[in-house]
Amino acid sequence: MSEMTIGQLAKASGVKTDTVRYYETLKLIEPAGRTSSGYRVYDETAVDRIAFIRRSKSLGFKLSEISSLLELQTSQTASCEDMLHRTKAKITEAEENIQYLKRMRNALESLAADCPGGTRPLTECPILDYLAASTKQMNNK
Amino acid sequence: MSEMTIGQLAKASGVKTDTVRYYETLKLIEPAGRTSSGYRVYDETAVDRIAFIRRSKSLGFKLSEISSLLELQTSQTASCEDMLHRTKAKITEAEENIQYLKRMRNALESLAADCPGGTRPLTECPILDYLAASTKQMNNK
DNA sequence: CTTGACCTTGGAGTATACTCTAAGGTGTAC
DNA sequence: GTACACCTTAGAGTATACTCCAAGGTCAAG
Repeated sequence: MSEMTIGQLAKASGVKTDTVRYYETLKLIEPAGRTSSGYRVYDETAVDRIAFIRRSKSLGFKLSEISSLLELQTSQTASCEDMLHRTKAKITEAEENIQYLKRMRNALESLAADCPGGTRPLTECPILDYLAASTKQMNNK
Repeated sequence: MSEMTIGQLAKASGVKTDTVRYYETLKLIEPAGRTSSGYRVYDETAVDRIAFIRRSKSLGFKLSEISSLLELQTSQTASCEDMLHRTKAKITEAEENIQYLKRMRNALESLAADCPGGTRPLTECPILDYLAASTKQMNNK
């Protein structure tokens, strides 16, 4: 199956036809040609292309970045360094998000630890107390 | 300053007037009343309300969840358990996101570790190799 | 009485990645 | 020759949280 319709490409790639067309609007992929009736025709390299996009996405690259990655791939002048640089930047980004989420989780956990739960009325709930703490008169326990 | 305009509330709360109006469309806050000319009038409890929203947001609650939190606050029947439950669910959510990001970061780091960088041509870049690996004929090094 | 800061509304724009709909043409099997 | 699956386009909708814009009314100072 070296020539395919958009539906066959989509099935082979695990995405929807809509998604393929959407990627086309972003210039991430282009059909090899069209049939006389206007149907898009893809060759097997299109499957690889979608796979590239999916792998990049799973590493946290957004579509606009993937677009740049694809350009890099066909660039004559690009070096390993360019790719490494993008990878490191993405690592930093992930790391920052992890730290951010950890701070959040820790704050939530310390609130949860203070809360007895059960049928206690909310008026005595330390979590809600924290959220509702008045700026002028803190009810510091 | 027990009575304020939207601009004064915004300044006191550290948000924009647009944001206050936006929160109003989501029923997160309502002005205490209106002047004869139609200006929104807020009292000091509005400042606390925005503070509540901001604290909740910093813990990772989205506005729709904060809406529910605010209802909880005024509920007669709600108990500590309800608040604790939401808190624990949010902890789980944060934890899942952390794990997801860690997997991503680890994958990126192992790719980066394999890449020599420098002016090597991209045709020999292991990161790009991984991304572009053909589904049918993997070039497994 | 005019300037400038502030207020009003409704609606559009931003960013991200799709996803769906409508209205209609195409291709193939029976 | 008629179902039925599949294709086309343009455009709207989804989710999230704002943010900005236009056109116009209001308020306080000097």
